[in-house]
Amino acid sequence: MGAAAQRAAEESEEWAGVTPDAARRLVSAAVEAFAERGYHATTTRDIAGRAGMSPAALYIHYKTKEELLYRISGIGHEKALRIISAAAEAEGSATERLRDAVRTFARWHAEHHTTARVIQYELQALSPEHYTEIAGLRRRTDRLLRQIIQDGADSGEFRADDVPGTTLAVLSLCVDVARWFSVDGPRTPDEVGALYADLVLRMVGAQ
Amino acid sequence: MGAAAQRAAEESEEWAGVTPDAARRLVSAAVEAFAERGYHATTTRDIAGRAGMSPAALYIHYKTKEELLYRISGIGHEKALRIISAAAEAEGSATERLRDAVRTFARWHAEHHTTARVIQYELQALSPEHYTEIAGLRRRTDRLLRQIIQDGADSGEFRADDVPGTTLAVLSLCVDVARWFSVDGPRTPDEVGALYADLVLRMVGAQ
DNA sequence: CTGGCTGGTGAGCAAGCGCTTAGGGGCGTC
DNA sequence: GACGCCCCTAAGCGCTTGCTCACCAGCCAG
Repeated sequence: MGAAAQRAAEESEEWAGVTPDAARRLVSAAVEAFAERGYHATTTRDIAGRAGMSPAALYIHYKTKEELLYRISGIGHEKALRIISAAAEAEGSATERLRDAVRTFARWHAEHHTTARVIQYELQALSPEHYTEIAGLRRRTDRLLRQIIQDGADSGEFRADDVPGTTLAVLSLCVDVARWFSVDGPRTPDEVGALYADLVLRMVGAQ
Repeated sequence: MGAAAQRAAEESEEWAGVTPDAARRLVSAAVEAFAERGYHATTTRDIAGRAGMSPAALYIHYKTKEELLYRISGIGHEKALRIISAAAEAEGSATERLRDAVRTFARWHAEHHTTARVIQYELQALSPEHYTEIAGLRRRTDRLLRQIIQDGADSGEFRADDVPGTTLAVLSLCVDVARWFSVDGPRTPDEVGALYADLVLRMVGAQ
């Protein structure tokens, strides 16, 4: 299976963990709608319509519209955490791990920019309890990336005077890909990942 | 007048161009509300309430809620354009101009993070005609920054293989400050500006 | 054939939305 | 003191919203 075909399969399986089929179709429809118009501008009628059901059917699978957002946000953040985690725990120098982390993280934000847009820009629409839970996942992501940069600073691979600040900037750069990325744009997700990995390595004074 | 006092004055004068007083109070209230909750989650009753008026009073000064957003977006984007413009047209090397551009642009996004949040993240709530107009201002900002980076690449000051890509990343980095910046955070707007200017200069391979 | 379980529908409710309208108080002008 | 003008309010209209409820088709087990 080629890289493109493999990613196409991942795309269609993005919500594979959500069952039954109707619940998955609703999640998929909601992500599209939320990404396009925003959470508050999306109606439950719109989501149900995109999933090919009546408005009432949504409430068989989810108690509220916010629960749908929470499920999307949870799955999305766990995926993002797993991406950074894989890079952070791999063998190799801090430079190699940082390159891998930024390349895969930025690429994911480009490839899954609809999902990413929802999880990054609709956090405030979550209930306070759900927000707190999601914030925990975000903190873990942040810590993993900071550790890579700290390792590089300690080993002398990087020139990073302000490790927390640099971490913030790197994370911010990757996250914001979700805002501007367009499939009609000149760059593929792979190219975005490669470009951003290069820019970040220069930013930390590696190479 | 010290730098802090001067910026405090600028803050209170951010909407000085909006008259009469009631219209200015409405703009100011709307920015707060839009930044806090988002455009669609904000009600005209909330805006009017924050401005100390009845809901109906809003419609004496603005035809619709969208027109309020449009006024905010227009004024904000013009200010952002003027900041980049001042840096781009100053005397000095590409390195000096880029440092100044990033420092002032990032600092503005931190200092005026409420306004910045509205103009950067509520674009899709504008009417198509208004969006087109604002998009023009955004393109001019982008062009000015790209020209600085291009100048540095041409003169050999920068090592920028992909000028449009690097421009995108720099702009993205500064814009995203509006998303994460908090007055309760550890960094002042000045510090954010200084940090980001350093990081960007490394990113383009200057110094 | 029957009965319950799963996953769906059509209709509609209460609340809240953007926005309008009729009317009024305070002001300077003559 | 009457007038017009500007700025405002109380009330409410028409509509859409998130969500509910009574009901039902298909399907598999006994």
